[in-house]
Amino acid sequence: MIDYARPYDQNMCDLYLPPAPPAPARLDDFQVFKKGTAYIYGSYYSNTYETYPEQELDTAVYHNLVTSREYRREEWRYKVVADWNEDDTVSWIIDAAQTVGFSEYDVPYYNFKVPGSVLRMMKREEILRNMMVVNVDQMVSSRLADAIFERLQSRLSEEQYRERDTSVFRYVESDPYQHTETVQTVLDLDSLDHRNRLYASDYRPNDSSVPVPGACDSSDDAEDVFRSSETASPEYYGSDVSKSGDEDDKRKCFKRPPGRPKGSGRKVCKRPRSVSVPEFLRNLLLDSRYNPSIIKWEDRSVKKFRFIKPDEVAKLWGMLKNNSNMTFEKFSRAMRYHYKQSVLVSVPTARLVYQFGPKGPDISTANSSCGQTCVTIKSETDATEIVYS
DNA sequence: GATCGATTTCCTGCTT
DNA sequence: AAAGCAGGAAATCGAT
Repeated sequence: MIDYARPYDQNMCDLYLPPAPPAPARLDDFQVFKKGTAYIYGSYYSNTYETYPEQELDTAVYHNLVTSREYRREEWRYKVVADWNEDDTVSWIIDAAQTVGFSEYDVPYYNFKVPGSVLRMMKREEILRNMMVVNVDQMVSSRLADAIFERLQSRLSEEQYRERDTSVFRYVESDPYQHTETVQTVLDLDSLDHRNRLYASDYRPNDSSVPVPGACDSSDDAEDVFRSSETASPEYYGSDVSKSGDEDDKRKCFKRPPGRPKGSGRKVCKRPRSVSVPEFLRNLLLDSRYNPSIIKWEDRSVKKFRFIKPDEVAKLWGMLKNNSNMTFEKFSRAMRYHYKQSVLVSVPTARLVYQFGPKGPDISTANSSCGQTCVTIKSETDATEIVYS
């Protein structure tokens, strides 16, 4: 049974990954879209479907797919919130999210690149709004936003407390790279008790930088007693690799056994647990950044929808699952598995048109009575109202 | 460690 | 012919 309120558990994988290059600033920078699919689809679909202006997809959607490792600085610890720059704010948010048990992938840090002076004035609703992104379970985002807001208020309260007790505390505003030892000395002098008391909101007992062995270890792919390494290799079966004549011959000689080749595709790494396929589709459909540019309602009253750019939807899904090999063919197979439980139903004769079934995610219509665009999303096990401005 | 659900991967055959 | 659809088979992975 699908649990649409399934929590988005913390993904520890990232802790063991090597440093990644800086996050691309624009969607164009992502490899998956470098093949010019938008142009190709634009011309292809213009013959079949009504066309929409090419919309710049919001990079925030990819926030959890793009590294946030560049925001691992600690300067914010030694400044008051008002003195934080954008990087400090993001570093703090990522740290705070992890400290309260969320994954950094849950944080749309793109939406929080603001100076501390702006952050400290943010209301709970504003933080919630910035936290809402399509690829993270809304319940998780909601809880995370609450936690971040509480933590921020706690930090601000502590700062006020410190201001009153200037003999106890003074922020170190020096360059941490030049004066690391000084900073450390100050913290040592503060003592653990002091940190527990005065840094309560940001105190982290466990050092996450300590590597834990075993994770992201793909060495178990080395041995395959069922298939030869040759036939099991992704290069042999992979669709991305052009096939030479030799490879065609190999295909004739080695019939691939049914099933998923061991060690094929992406490197084995802890997959972030996120939304289910139907929920992912619903979220896209409820987001104006994707509806109608890549997916749209065909008949909303019966929850029927159409893929405008199926490959891009599949790529989004693949990025959500850390799987660069995702295709619409595979994605649609995952969708078809939901026919059995009537979460999705097929729409015969129509191509690229699907429909949520009676057991599909519940989608309420937008509430037109409120001044802004209100979208109420109810999961099967819980109900949450999310307001998009 | 066993089991389960939800995929993921690849396949064959069919339809549009 | 190409793309999409349907569904079988088996592997994988996270959760319990």
